[in-house]
Amino acid sequence: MAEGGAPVTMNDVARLAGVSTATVSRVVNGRYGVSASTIAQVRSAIERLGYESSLVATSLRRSRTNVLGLVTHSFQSYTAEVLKGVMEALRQSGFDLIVYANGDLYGTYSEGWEQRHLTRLSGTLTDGCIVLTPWGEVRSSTPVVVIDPAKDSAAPSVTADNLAGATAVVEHLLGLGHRRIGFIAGRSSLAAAWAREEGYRSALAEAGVRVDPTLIGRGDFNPESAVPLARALLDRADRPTAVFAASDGMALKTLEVAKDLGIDVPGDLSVVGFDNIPESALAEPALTTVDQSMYRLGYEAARMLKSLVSGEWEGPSHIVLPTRLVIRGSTASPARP
Amino acid sequence: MAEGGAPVTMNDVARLAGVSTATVSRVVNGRYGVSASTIAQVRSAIERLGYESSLVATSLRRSRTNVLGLVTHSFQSYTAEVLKGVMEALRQSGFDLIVYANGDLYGTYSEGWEQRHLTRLSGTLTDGCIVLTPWGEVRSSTPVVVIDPAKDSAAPSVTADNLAGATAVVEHLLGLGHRRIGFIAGRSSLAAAWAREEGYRSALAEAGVRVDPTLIGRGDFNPESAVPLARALLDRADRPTAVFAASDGMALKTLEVAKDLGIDVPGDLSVVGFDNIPESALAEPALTTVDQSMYRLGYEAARMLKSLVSGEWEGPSHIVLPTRLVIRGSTASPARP
DNA sequence: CTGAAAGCGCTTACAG
DNA sequence: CTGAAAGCGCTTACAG
Repeated sequence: MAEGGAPVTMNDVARLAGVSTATVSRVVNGRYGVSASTIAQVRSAIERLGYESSLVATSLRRSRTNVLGLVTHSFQSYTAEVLKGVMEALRQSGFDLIVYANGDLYGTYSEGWEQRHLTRLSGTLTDGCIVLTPWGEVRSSTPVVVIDPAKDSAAPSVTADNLAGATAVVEHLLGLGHRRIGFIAGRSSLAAAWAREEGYRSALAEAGVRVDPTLIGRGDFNPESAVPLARALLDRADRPTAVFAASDGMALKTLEVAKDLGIDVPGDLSVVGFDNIPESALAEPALTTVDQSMYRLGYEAARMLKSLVSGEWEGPSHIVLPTRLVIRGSTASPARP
Repeated sequence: MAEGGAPVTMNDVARLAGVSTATVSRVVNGRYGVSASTIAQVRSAIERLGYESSLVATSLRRSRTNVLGLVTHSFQSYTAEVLKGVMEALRQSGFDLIVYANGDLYGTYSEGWEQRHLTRLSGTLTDGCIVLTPWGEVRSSTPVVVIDPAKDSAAPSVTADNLAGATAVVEHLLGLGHRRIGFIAGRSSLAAAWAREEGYRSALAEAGVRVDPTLIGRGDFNPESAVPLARALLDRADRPTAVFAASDGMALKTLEVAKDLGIDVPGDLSVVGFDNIPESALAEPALTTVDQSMYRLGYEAARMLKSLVSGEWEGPSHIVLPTRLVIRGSTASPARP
């Protein structure tokens, strides 16, 4: 690394080329009305100094930056999947991507992070933003697309068909013969958590199975939150024969709790998750879950944001993507008593 | 989303609070020398307007932003692992993270992307940057740490012990009885590619096995680049009994080619990769590979960058992290002819 | 075809 | 304790 001292500014280039910064700016941005010889001089000065325009200064002055933002509070496996989809959609679109993450990995991040980051970026840096699983409603002076929005959020959003996914899970368990099915819910401020619980309740009701409130634990999607809930569910004499956790992270913890208690999965207990994170396929036994293609969520959100920024979006402002039940080794018929 | 019109500026706050922007700035940044009543007025105006300072404007004016950057050209699985490690190291450090990625997913990205992005960010936005697998040497006016540097790069870097990892692979294969071992190399501009090939060569030499140049294919780490190379290697009558590919992506493609050709792995052919990406454990058969903990690479790079930015780094400027051979189902003793 | 000047939203000496 | 002014690195009317 050449410890380059101060960065090279447009002023340095102007001085070396013997022109004004206005002219350098014109050359850098390919504007018309600069003589060929001046262009050559400026180009050579730029080359010699290794000049590159400052993203910050440019974006402060210009309205359009051709940079899209994505705001997240952490990098989990699903974040990576989302990012892959976003990048694919942005490929050769002329947009670069900036991901902004705050210094807190999980758990203790302050409420409202999404709004703070969004505002700080969208002032001038980005032309629009994707926000991943915010706590609440978001507002912005530039277009926003939310992936996995808060309950009752009006912002344009992309989300999986959580209701259908959860319904499929419960129907799968019912089909195997389960009747006492526990549920570990996610953070209720998220629309996804609400829809998954609704799917659980309605599928049971549909089958004429009474919803037993004592079989529902209130988690928050954080894997750790599931530990005491799973323990409470599995410790009781009349424990459920199956547990449906509203996320894979919580389901995997449930698997651990079952192991601790000496309960065999799937022999004595079926466990199902939601998300289909890579770890789920590797679990022992492999986890039955619902795939919601985070990749596609990212892809569609970026596609929508691009159009929104260009002012040419025609579609609906809430996109719902299909989910798919993935049956693996953690579910089986309940043991006959 | 409240379509907020123009973003709220410090000027708006100043006007509403009936003070100058200088005073607002002092309140926002918690500087001393503002009367309690003024603070209260400004705070209430901020609250009322939902003001958040512009990252861009602040960073243009200030020397320090408490934002660290990471420059990458794509999001692959390993990128996500690196990011997790980086975030863990930055946790509660007071630094936020900005990841900058250009709009090209793989393959066709223009050479020199890393330098362009680095310069654009480090002018003022970030206090320092991590650069992921650059094509060449990088220079910057602020501290830089390179993960997986280019060959002969002098910049501070964090890298896996590729030499030891590759050596372990070849020793494993030799131990199984293999003597004709093919190699699919990575992009030679990267130090990692060079070291992996060196490990391959020296381990063979060490065991008194002649290095057959026709058994070496020149890939570039891009999975697709391995397809014709693997085919050439496996199509010949005197094909190798084992192939060591310098990345998991290329090894997985080799597995596919073998399948196409009706060659049984590991019965007729052993295949080994390098990286240990999640997909490798899921392959059929599961891939023997070298784990280089991208998580730790990210963690250590961020730790180093933090200290470098604070001017308190004492350690070596090139960190080499241990690798670990992971033996799975894709390797076995060669069939006796 | 080119430059001087204003201004994007902030922060920071400098006065008062 | 507070404000007017300069300036961070750019871009864009406005003159010439």
